[in-house]
Amino acid sequence: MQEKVRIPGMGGEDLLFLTDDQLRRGIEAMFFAYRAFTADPDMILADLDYGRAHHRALHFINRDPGLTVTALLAVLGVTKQSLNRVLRTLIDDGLVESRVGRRDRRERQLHLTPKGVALERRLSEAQRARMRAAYRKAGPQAVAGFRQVLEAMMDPEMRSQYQAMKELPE
Amino acid sequence: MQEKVRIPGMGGEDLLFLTDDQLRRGIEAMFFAYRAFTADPDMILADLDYGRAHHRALHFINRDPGLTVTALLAVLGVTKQSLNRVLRTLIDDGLVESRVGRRDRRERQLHLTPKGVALERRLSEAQRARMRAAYRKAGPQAVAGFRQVLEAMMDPEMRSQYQAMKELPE
DNA sequence: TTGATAGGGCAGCCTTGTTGACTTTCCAAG
DNA sequence: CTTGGAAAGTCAACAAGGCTGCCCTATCAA
Repeated sequence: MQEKVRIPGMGGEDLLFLTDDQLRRGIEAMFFAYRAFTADPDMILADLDYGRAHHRALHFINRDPGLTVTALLAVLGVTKQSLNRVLRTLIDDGLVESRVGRRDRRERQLHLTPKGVALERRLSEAQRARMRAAYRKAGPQAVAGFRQVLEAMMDPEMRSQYQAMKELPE
Repeated sequence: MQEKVRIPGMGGEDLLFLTDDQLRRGIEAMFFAYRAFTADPDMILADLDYGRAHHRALHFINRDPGLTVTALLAVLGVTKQSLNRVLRTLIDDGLVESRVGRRDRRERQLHLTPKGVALERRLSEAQRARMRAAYRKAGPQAVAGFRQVLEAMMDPEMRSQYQAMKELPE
């Protein structure tokens, strides 16, 4: 399909003519794709009386067990009060466990319970299924480009948060 | 976490292995990038006491002037009541004009006023600036892949809506 | 001991989504 | 020319999940 392989960015400034119309299509692609991206977990969540905010909390606690409330706050980019409401229901429902920090007893280290792990898996598997299908359909080269553009779109500070996550030991 | 999923490549000769971890990174890239994507217009909107919903309405009315309320509803994927509240403030504030349809006088054809055009331009220019920078940084090939993956992620019905938009005459 | 930090709780506000019920306007078919 | 149904709009009520502001406790570190 694409015969020419050009290495973007690095050295020779590519002549990249971007019309407003091309950019608009990218913008709309983001809009529609993001809606699709959240649709599957949203359906599962609706049945359980949870929302996207719960999903996000479960996701980040799952991928970095023991992270503190403050750390989670920073990743999610919401206020303490906003997160607290969500976190409270997750703790009350037995999906998340809040342990007093060993190093610093003021901190609360967040972990998923087996029940929490189960829901997180169910949600993320739905999301992964769509992502997997899209990746397969678009092919490996497209996937690389996809990731490159998304990373370039982030703010430097968000990007470093994201990079830190990417590197996390298994 | 480390179970490998074998994905047959398009050509057949390249084997693409997608771990749950790779998919998770894609998911997080979408999350962080979408936040960045909406951040710039959100700041402008906050000053004007508008929200993202107003932006979305302005965007689609701008790119398809004269579309009906029902059509806008379908594109945005929200309820009539939800849209109506937003649309009402835009009309009251003189950003959007609602004209009785010629063909069918029950329909309301939506147009931006000069004031509406001005705000839409301001909002979309902020968004385009970020998109443009990301596109330049990532390069043309990455952009193609970006679009391919996003399109593959959409539901068929959403995709056809999106495709229809792409084709619209200038 | 004292100031700063982590977290929780409470009150209240806003936007933007939802359902449901209802009315008005209008086109088109009988 | 009447009438059924589609399109649009309105009202009421509700919920999720953002926000701010303020206050409290526990804890750590200087």
